[in-house]
Amino acid sequence: MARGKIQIKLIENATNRQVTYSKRRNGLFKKANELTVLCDARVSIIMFSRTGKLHEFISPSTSTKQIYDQYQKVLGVDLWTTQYEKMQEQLKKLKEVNRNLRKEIRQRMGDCLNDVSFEDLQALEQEMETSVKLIRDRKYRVISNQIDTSRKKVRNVEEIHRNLLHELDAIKEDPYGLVDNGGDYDTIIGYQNGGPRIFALRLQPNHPNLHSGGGSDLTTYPLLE
Amino acid sequence: MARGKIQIKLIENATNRQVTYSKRRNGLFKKANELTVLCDARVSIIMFSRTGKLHEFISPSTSTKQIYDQYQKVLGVDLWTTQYEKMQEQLKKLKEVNRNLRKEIRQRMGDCLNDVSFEDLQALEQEMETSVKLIRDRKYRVISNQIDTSRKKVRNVEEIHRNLLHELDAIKEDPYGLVDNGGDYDTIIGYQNGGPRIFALRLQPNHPNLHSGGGSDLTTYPLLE
DNA sequence: AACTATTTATAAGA
DNA sequence: TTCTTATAAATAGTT
Repeated sequence: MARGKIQIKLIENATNRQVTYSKRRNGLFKKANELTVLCDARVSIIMFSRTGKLHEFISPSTSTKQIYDQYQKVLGVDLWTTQYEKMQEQLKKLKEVNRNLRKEIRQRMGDCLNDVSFEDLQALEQEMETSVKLIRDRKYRVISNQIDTSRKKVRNVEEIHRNLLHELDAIKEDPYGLVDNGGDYDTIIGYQNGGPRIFALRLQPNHPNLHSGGGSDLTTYPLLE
Repeated sequence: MARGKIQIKLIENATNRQVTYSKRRNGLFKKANELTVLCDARVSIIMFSRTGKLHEFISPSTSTKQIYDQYQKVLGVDLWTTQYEKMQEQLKKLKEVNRNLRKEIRQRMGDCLNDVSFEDLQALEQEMETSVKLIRDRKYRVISNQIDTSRKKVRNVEEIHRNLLHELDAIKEDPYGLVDNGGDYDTIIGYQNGGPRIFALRLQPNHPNLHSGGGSDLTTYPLLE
């Protein structure tokens, strides 16, 4: 535009290009600022040079975030808000599902049954009976496994004991007689007290008075919301 | 810049301002475009007029979203990224809680008991027994309420019936005799079939074969993840 | 970064 | 809104 007209096409010379970029960028920002003042407009310019360098202009009266918020509001939906809103939507859904899960657990604990119909109560009762049978079965299997294991242990120890007795007999001729100390077997069933927590999560029922017995170590997890 | 210099300050005359806005906007966009071509830059301009009207320029090689994404990336965390990360954290926690809730429900259905200790099984069994009693109690209360209501209804209808008979007797003398049509009482207990879903949410146990009976309409909700 | 010849943008008027 | 045009502003090439 001075000292000769130029064609609007890529400037091949890197140095020239850089200089022109710098000059014209300033020009652009100056114009943007004038426009802001003259016409009371709000302008956001974001630009990246060929090398990825960021330059930004924003009207003094506003912020880039504000401009973009308004931009997406005017244009309807989409862009980055999609991501944000999707997450918010997902959060909402998860919370809802979560609430429902908690409700179901409470119902399974005999709580919050006020708006459950007779039929549904009937169905729930039967399901619970089935479940309790499954749990009892499992309990028996666990205990019988433990008993088996213990029996084997006992048999093992007895075997060792017998062997020791034989050895003892065999060395009765030994002038330095050894006396068996009558090995103290451990209790057969070794419960591990204070083991890992049973349930992933435990909800306190709404009427804790019904929850008698040793449930004092139940943990209530706070709802995330 | 022609026919007289102007001061860079708000143009008071609305028409003039509008004209200037339009002209200079075009100028700005033209310059932005030239810059794009000459220097292989990517430029995004978003502007709002005083009246809230949106105008946008974007280099042909890119998109507003792209520019904005890169803008965010370059500026680092900033602004909503914090928010974004918080949400992601929250989502993770919710999913975890959710998974645990589902696990607990499965355990209460006699499923997924493999790594539950004998003691915990014992505790669970007892809790289930208590719960089933609560559910049964509730069931009886619901049904007895329904029966009460029905009885009252029947009594009411009988009353009406008796009155009608009396009236009938009273007007026996009427030459145009009226015959009672012998009112058809509804069945005493009116189950509403296909009523509202019982449980907020229902999980399918891992071994659905154990879930015999009329549970065919159980719904499995997809896990959000 | 400064200079300046020239091109370009544009204010005011039509 | 668009066209015209005198003039201000921007800037390409040079120093």
